[in-house]
This record gives sequence, C-alpha cells and structure tokens, in this order.
Amino acid sequence: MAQQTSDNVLLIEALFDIFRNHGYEGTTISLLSEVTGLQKSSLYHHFPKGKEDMLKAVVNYVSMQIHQHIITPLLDTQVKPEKRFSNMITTIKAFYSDGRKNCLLNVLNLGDTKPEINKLQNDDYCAWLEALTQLGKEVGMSKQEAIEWSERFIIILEGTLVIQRLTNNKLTFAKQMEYEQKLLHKYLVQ
Amino acid sequence: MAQQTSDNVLLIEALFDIFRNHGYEGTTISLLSEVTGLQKSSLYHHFPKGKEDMLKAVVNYVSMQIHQHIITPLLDTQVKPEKRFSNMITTIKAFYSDGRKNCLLNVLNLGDTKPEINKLQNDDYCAWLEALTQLGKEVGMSKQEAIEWSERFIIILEGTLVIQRLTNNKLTFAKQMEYEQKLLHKYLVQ
DNA sequence: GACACAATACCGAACGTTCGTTATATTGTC
DNA sequence: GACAATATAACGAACGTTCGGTATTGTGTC
Repeated sequence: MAQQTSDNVLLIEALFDIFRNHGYEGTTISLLSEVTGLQKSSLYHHFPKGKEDMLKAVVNYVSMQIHQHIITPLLDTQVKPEKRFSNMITTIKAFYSDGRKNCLLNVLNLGDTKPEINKLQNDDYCAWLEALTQLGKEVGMSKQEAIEWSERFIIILEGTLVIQRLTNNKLTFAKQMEYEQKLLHKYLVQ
Repeated sequence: MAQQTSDNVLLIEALFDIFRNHGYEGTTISLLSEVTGLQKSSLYHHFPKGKEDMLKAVVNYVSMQIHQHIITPLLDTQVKPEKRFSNMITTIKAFYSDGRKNCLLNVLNLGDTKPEINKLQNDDYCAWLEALTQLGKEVGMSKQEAIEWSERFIIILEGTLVIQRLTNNKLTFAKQMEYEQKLLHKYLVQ
C-alpha cells in the first residue's frame, strides 16, 4: 500500500484526475506520465505492479477521503442535521468541481469490471447510504422513508454528473443540490 | 450513411451493445469482430472510415430509435398523458434491459469527447426534455414545474443506471421507475 | 434456365503505432 | 558509498488500419 507522504498525495491526486475523466481503459500510462511530470518508468517505481496498482491507490485514496470528509462528518451528532447536510453539499461541490469532474463510481464499473474495485466502491456507497439514512431519521423520516431518500439523493448526484457532462451547463449541479437542500428542509418543518 | 437493411440493423445492434458497455476507448475492433462474427477487415468493408464510423452509425441508429419509440409516442395527444408516460417507462425498461444495460449518453462523454457526437446526443436529450415538458404541462404542471420535473426524471434515469451497475441490484431500476409513475399520478389527482 | 460479369460481402495476413512493462543507467541525498 | 528517485532505451503484445484476394450475390443477355 502506498504511504501518505504529501508528495504522494499530489501524485495520487493527479492520477485520480485522469482516471475519473477517462476511465480505466481510456487512461494510458503515457497520459499519466504527462500529467504527473514523471517518466513512465518512474511511475513504475512508485507503483511496481503497474496500472492496476495505480488505480487501486487512487480508489483507496478516494475511499479514505470520502470517509474522512463526508461520512464521518455526516454522523457527528454534535452538529445540527441540516447543518451537516449542507456541509456535505459544500464538500461534494468541491469534490466534483461543481459538477465539472466525474465520479469514479460511474467510470470504473464499465466494461470488464474488476470485482475487488467494485466491492470496495460498493462498500463506500453503502456506508454513505447508511450515514444519510441516519440523518434522515434524525430529521423525522421513518426508516423506510430515510432509506429511499438516501438512495435517491445519491442517484440524483450521479445522474446530475452525467447530464452536466452532456449539456455542459454549469448550473445543473448547483440547481439539483439546492433542490435537495430544500427537500430536506421540508421534512424539518413538518 | 449506412442503409437500413435488416442485416445491417442486427450488425449495428451488436456494435451498440459493445459501445454502450465499454465506451469508445474501451471498445476494440477485435471485440467488435468477435461479437459480430465478422473478421476485422469485413467490418472495414461496412464502415470504411473505421471505428469512428462504427460509433457514428450506432449513435445515429440510437437517435432514430429514441425519436421513433420514445419521443414521437410521448407527443401523441390522442393517447392519455398517464398512458403515454407508462408506455415510455415500458419502452425504457426494454431499452436498458431493466437497468442491466448502460446508456450511451453516459459513456460517450468521457475522456476526449467528440464534439459532433456530443451535439447529436445533446439534441436528442433536449428533444426528450421538451416532449416530457409538454406532457407535464398537460397533466397540470406550470411551465417551470414541467421543465424541472422533466430534467429531474432523466437525471434519475441516468443516475439509476450508474448505481445499478455499482450494486448489481436488479430492483433499483424498476423501483425508481415505479416511483416516477406515482409522482406523475400525484399531479393528476391534484 | 444458362451463362458472363460486375458488384458486394467477406477473409487472412500484414502494416505502422501505441500499449503496458521491464532492464539498465544516471542523478540527487544522507 | 548506499539508496531512493528519476531517466533512457528497449521489449513483446495489442491496437486500429490496410491490402490482395476469395466467396457470394445480383443483373443483364442469350
């Protein structure tokens, strides 16, 4: 497993940016070499097992980021639920560059899916769902309502990213996220 | 432009199935050769300009299918709006094999997007939006409501496909489509 | 129907290029 | 001088593509 020196983080962020926008098969070592400023063989020094190693490092990195900056804050009951939710929206906006950047979840489950990657991503997705469901219940939803609301939120998130890439309308993402905020507030006032 | 003999349709359907699941860069001529049963050189007989030609044929084919089986029926005011909507859901379910098959819209706007393909797809998306908006107004939505409902429907559709690919839960798609049907009926009884 | 002949459909083998990867050499740092 | 980091050079394999040639089909003539 790659260790987390700050240089390494910069390197992985660069790889991440390519993988999320090109997918696994669309990402070439040459491209990664270009964007990192390292020669191809230098990349193999950091990731001896090659391309798949690079992908795994990225997926693990993103997984950590999600837990640290999204899921954990969502579960922090010392903060008001609506505040936690709006904090999450803010984090998400940054994470996806207001919808200009794609989601790894989407792009890595095309073609010949790698089971281990899929499992890791599915686990993260479930953890996110659970955290959201918890929050939903806190604002007064029934368990069933909360589950469906959570799933629908992430579906909207993923769908919005797809459509914004299609239309190039920078406002789509912001609009949908705003809509989700209002939707939560409706539950609050009930 | 490829003409529409029934053999050609079968050929293009086979190409379509690969492109939608592997994306442009993930699709190889060898794979297309395998799935069509034609040798690589034979594929070049049908599509002299190669891979890009094959993609264009597929995109055009899908565009025609969408207009013929989705958009045109949506605008047929001789049928009740709710019936037209549920017909569309049925068509969509078949088109995406209950969520097991992916959407070209998603997969072709990754990496180095081809402007002409993007434009064609964006036009289809807009046409679909307009048809849905029209239907929304028929069931009593305000223009603004109808526009937002349409956009949200397609976002849900795309998002659902992403999540179902992630979780492999065959019910996600059906559940979300059912939810959308209920949502429309709420407007009807108002 | 039989024949000639062009058009269409298909194939096997090879092309040059780029892929992911590796072996070897050079640099920088302690 | 040891060791990590980067670079140069090359590898076999797969990529998309092209070409020469063979079946198969369609068409006009007798």
